[in-house]
Amino acid sequence: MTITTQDNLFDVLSQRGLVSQVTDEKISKRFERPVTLYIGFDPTADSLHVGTLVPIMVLAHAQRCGHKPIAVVGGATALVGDPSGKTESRKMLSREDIDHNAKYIGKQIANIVDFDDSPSWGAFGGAFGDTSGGGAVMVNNADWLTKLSWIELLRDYGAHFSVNRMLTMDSVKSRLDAESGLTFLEFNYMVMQAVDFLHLFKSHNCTVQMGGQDQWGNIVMGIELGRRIAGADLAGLTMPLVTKSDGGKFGKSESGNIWLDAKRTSVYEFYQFWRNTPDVDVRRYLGFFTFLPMDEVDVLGAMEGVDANKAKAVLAYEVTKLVHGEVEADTARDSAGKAFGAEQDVTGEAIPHADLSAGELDAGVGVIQLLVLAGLAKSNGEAKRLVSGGGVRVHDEVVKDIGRRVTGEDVREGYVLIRAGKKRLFRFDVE
RNA sequence: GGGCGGAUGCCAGAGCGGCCAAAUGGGGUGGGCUGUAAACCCACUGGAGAAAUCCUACGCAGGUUCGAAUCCUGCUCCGCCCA
Repeated sequence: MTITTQDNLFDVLSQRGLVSQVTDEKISKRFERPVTLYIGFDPTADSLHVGTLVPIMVLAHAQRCGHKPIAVVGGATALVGDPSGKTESRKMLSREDIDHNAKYIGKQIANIVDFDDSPSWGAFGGAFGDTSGGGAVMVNNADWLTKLSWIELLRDYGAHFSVNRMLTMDSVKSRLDAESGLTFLEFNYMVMQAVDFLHLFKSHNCTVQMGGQDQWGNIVMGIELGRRIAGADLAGLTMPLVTKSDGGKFGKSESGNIWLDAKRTSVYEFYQFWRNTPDVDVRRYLGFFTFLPMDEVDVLGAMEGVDANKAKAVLAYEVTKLVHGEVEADTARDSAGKAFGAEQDVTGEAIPHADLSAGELDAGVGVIQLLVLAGLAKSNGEAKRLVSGGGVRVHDEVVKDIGRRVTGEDVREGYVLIRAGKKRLFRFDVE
């Protein structure tokens, strides 16, 4: 795989299906020279999830094309909270929480994007050649937004925001007739973001903002503000929102988000998430979430029938490697392969497991209890339903009785394997 | 400040005094078919319990009633309209 820094970012992104809209049809012209560009990240948790992988990839592509990426942590936004969610408003976070979250998020981004202050982390080693000047930086918008006073805001920027204009934004329009309405706070998000863009233009000569398609309006406001106040020639580009072809939410299951943090989502589970991608989405995901050259993506994406599984394995491996590193990816791939292949070897470290004392087994432990213990079911009730539905196996024996107890006799080669469905499994190592 | 309408499970959305742990759809989980796919078919989808049953739940707090998600009062939040 060669990285040609001469590649035009716009071409790279569009080939990968990562461009939804641009504010400037000739945006590729801008990318002929190194530019500084930014994407915002929400610091409401101390880990990103697979959905936020897209913007990270975009930053990385930008860097590879010779541009300087800025990751903006939306600390100010998080300080203010966001009541748009109906039942549960986005939590208002303290400055400490945000800093904490930003630190971890930064580390995750740094696995994929090269930061100035952590040159040794470069995920691609010397692949870039000289990246001086192209190192990414991370900033927190709370640093400037919290210092801005109300009067200052009105005086310096107020006149440059046309409410009429803002009302024409789709994001606003849709909310105006929606049942939930739109609060002044939410209405101000685009103002904050516009000020961000202007600030970054002034402080970093940042001229391009990127973001999800839902950020379109906010990006446009920033461009307009920049032009009015600083005479800046700014531009924006949005990425499509990642969807599942069947309409389900991407990156979510009942067990929750698929996180980038191994403590929240095990590497094995992470790998399996990608391995289970529906056929029709494989090609798209390969473009979005891997750095594989497009000709390779084309080949893999064209695989049909049983072969599609090969493409999925590549997808899973590549993404896992990107996020968790090669060693972890190897382990996850091997374990998954063995667990589902002919070998049925589930002894690997990557397979979710825990220790169980022989003493406990002497008395016998209920399968229901084990299922909950293993996290395969969230409650006894759910575990019982699983058993009743015929979805639980101890090793290869289907459990028919919810009263089934697991005893020392169930131990094979030092472990007891519990399966929930075809894809989820948990190993209890007996000491 | 006034008038009207609304707040239901993960989401959307019925219910409008007992038959309601609450229709239906989506999502999710499990089973079947497969390829660790999709589509499709079936089942399940608050918690505890082996079960009987108990507990928690229909914005919050009270009240009426043998009995309330459903009626009344106050409060909170939201939408629309008037000022």
